[in-house]
Amino acid sequence: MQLSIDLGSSDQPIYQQIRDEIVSGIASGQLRDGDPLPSVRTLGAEIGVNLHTVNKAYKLLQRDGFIEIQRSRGTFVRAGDTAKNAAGFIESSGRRIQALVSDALSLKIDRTVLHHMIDHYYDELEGKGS
Amino acid sequence: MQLSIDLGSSDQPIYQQIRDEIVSGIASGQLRDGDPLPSVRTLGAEIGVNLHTVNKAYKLLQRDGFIEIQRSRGTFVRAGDTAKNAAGFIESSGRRIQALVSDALSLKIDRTVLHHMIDHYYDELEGKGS
DNA sequence: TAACTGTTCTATATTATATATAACACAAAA
DNA sequence: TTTTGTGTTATATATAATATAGAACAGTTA
Repeated sequence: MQLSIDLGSSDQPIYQQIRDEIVSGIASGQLRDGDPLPSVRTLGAEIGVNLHTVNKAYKLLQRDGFIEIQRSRGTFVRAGDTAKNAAGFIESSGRRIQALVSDALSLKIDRTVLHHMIDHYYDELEGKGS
Repeated sequence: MQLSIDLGSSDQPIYQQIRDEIVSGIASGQLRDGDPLPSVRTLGAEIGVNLHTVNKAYKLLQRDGFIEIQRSRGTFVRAGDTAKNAAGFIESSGRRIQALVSDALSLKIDRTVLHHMIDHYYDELEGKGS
């Protein structure tokens, strides 16, 4: 699978953008369990970024359980059965979120407010699980 | 109105946290149109932060139209008729967002994916307006 | 006048980000 | 074995972002 990563349009650090795009790829089903990721050097060369920057992104993804890094062999997606259903989630949730954003924007509510509300419920639910 | 700002729990810069908390305050109705904000020195002293850091947050809020800065007089909330309805939005949207997060989390979908989807629709809708 | 606004300026310190180069340890293929 | 390709580690450097500090300025208000 071809990994396309756009840089520069965001004000976030490069390693974060890489990480987020790969997470999105997994969630959308473009990246599936077992798929190999490009090596840190290859991906770095492709997008014009240093190998350490890619490595930093990979470390974050490993920490969060999205990928598995095998020394000397490569890195592979670890999505379990998540990816299959995740694509459906994005498909089915698009309208929901669009409606939510429309309501918020009509009231001039900043996007960060929605981010915070989402984070709040994430923290709440993840807190119960630990 | 008493402004309570928590720092340290986030990995975001202080001036962003201040900015976001005030936006949330406006959206939730705790801060209403015309309400005076603490001076940069007062708020800085309250939360243990330099005056320039607070000033930076205020400048962002001014740029986005959330507050009005009057030289030598003070800064005041400019929420229009937004704040009234915004409180209702948060009240009514809580369950919606909670359900959305539950679905996402059950699929191990990262919160950044939701952030991105929200940003996507924000950009889409704001793009039409310009 | 005196006290309080935001503003501007200079200066410094720390951290985050990103790159550069080299070398290492290990696995797989030639 | 040799070569190539992994991730990894180490050191070094450069730049930008973040935050603080102190002083002074211009204007408003009591």
